[in-house]
Amino acid sequence: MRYDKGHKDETRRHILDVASAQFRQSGIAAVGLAGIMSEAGLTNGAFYTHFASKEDLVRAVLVDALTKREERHKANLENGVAVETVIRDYLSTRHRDRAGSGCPTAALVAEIARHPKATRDAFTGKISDIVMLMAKQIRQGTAEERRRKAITIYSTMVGALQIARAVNDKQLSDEILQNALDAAVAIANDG
Amino acid sequence: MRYDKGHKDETRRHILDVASAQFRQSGIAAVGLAGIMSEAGLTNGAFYTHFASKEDLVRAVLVDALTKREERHKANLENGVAVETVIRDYLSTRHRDRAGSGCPTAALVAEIARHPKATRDAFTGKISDIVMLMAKQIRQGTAEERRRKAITIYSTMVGALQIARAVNDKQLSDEILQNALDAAVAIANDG
DNA sequence: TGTACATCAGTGAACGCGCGTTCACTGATGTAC
DNA sequence: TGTACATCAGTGAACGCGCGTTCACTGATGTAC
Repeated sequence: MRYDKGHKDETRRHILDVASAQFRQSGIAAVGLAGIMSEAGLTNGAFYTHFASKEDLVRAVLVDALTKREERHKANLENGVAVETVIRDYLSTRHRDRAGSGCPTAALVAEIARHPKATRDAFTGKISDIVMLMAKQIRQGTAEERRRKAITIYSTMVGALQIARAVNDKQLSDEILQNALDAAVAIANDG
Repeated sequence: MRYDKGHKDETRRHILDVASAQFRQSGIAAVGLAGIMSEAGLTNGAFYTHFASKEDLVRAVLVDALTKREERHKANLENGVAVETVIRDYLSTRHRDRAGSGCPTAALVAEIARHPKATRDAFTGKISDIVMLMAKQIRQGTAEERRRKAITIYSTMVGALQIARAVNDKQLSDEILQNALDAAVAIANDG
């Protein structure tokens, strides 16, 4: 073969990274394969050497981006990072202003709800895992209570981040992040 | 004129209603003007008698759908409806399963964040109004505290509804709605 | 060692299709004289 | 009252464009004998 061993895997990973950022920044429907491939430094046709279809790419991006998030949660848990720190990072102006490298759920959840079963299955599995990891990270309450708290905190973070991104008034946007942050931390530490 | 007085207004309203439902059901980018016009019983060309562009329609739909929501909040406030009732309706399986007639924020907020300034301005104004109305509806706390609660409750509701819609597991989806509901009600009544 | 063939990631042009938008036209009614 | 013209919501075909996808081809390397 004229390419290094592992070259194809690297190319696939590169396309995945480019697509992942573009999808989160602009939405799945608004992003075209041509734009992804050209940013990846390849021509249109090469796409199908790596993925069966756009939907196949969407699924791969989703699993990849959510798996990275999951691994971060795992590392946080192992290193004893407080859930408060996770909430603070999530509801930061930095995260709000950098959707392309941010949480795939906040960026894509409404679109995912309209995608085929296989795509939603992949999402469901990862969300379950992330909720479980967040529950373990919470210190107050029974296992059942911690799970409930994790679900509420995650919902609040996803909703607040999205509204803060859509709102066209810096003061209101900051206020939304701050209030959701305080409330989420209070829920985590309550009881 | 060969049409009744007010006919054009009625047609415009009909296009608006059809578009509003389709956008919320399928997303803005995924819906085409041809599909809207044919469901409205008209041909493509007639669209531009009523709207300047797709973006103009998007803005009109957003303002219309959010104004209707706002008016419902106003009526609730005047009739002394408890905020708990609003939360219960919002986080119901019925609302989850009928996105087309549901909350435009939950359906479209991520897409709105990527639309032009004028569209985001319209959204921002309406969100401010709705938050203020919800704050007035909350009985516990100072004005400042009630505003904070309203922002948190709204964020939680929007996030939870979206995740419940995307998740492909009825049990988990119901659990998300229920937990967010309990938490939102607790925030409203707390203090 | 030299030659013929196989492999395969990537190229680049082309496919049909639906998109948002434009525009010449229709035809029922209103107005002017 | 009758005729000529103006109005205007809606028609329907066409526009250029970018979409996802296909496919014959390239060319550097590996393998067989």
